[in-house]
Amino acid sequence: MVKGVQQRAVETRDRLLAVATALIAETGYAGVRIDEIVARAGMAKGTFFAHFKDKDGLMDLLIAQRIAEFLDALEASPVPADAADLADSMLPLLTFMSCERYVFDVILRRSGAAALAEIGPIALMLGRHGEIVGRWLSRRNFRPDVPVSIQAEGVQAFMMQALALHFCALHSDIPLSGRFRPYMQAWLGHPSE
Amino acid sequence: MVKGVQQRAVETRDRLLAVATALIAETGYAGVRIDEIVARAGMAKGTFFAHFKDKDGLMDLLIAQRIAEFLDALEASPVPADAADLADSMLPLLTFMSCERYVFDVILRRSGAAALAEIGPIALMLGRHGEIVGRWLSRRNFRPDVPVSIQAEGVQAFMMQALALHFCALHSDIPLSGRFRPYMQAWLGHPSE
DNA sequence: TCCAAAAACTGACCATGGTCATTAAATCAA
DNA sequence: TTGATTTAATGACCATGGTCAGTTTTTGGA
Repeated sequence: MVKGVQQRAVETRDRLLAVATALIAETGYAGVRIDEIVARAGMAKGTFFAHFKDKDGLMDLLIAQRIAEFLDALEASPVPADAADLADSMLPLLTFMSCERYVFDVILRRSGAAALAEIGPIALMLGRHGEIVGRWLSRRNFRPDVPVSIQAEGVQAFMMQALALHFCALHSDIPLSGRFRPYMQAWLGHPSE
Repeated sequence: MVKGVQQRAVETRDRLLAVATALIAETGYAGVRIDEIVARAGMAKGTFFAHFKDKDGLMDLLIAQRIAEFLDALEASPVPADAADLADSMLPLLTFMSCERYVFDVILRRSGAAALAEIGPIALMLGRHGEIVGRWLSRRNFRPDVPVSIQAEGVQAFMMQALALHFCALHSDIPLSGRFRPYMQAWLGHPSE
């Protein structure tokens, strides 16, 4: 049976993704080498770059897939009752983002682009995250004196800071929650108490 | 005349730094190639790596030098009167950090280490920045309901977010100040107005 | 002055991400 | 069926960061 030309390309791409996923399980995101991917897939190196712009282009996709799962869970969960609750709901995603320094790097490096057409999967995911948090804050507004959009981006600012501290910190025994919750609470918590 | 052995090493290192500085002026931080540095310095490649751990190790130093200049200016300036004033005082440093994506990457990548002995120059600079801001906030406490240390780290969180937005943003025409001031004001501003 | 140890330097070599001219396969119109 | 055209795949090759066993220079003591 002769495969359609498009079908052939789809299968090649899927195989590269599958092999890469398996390799990530073995060696982590950073440890994956393109030479190893194409060797296991039985392809030439050039084929990889015909399907993905570069190594990060692949990681982009695979990381965005994982993030999407966390966002699905977030969207399905109830509106948080207070700032601490909101902070806790971010922890699964935050924990994934902290699983490897390389993952954090890719998220930062690839999280946006100049033209709309170039928006990467990760940027879309983070945009969706902002929308979910914004929707929550609209329904349960902790700080009426601050615009909801700024509150929502503030949540992301502290997530980013928690990650930066996690990877750059002198005390790596501090849990992520300890680097995130207090700021979130001070930010959205009870400003006039 | 015979040079002292240490003197010889110091001269080699200084020459590498000087050549690198000149190259940065020509091609930017990211465009500097190690092969070019050692070629212009008339040295072997191995010599470079005898003096610096890796390429980022060099950039670490040169970027930290620039940051130190901004912190000197910050330390010499008066305690800001309000949150907007505080935000504005951060702009020169923020602008330098945003001069090149690579600079931001190096700052993130190298801004800390597991062991005290490995603390890089940039980590020290950012630590000093936190101290300066903390000192300001101790003298002019905008939000008594939030611990000063958390206020100070909050300032850094929003600087980091402004940088991330700057490099990842869809609208690159937004000035850095517009990505920083509103958050700073909402954060430290007038929470109970 | 001479020599062994320490410090500095060398450059061939490696690892890995990425390119591109070429070849093979699939498609479609005549 | 066939030949031109488009799409997919190839792999030799390149760029650049980084390594390390070996060489040269400096030092300090006998």
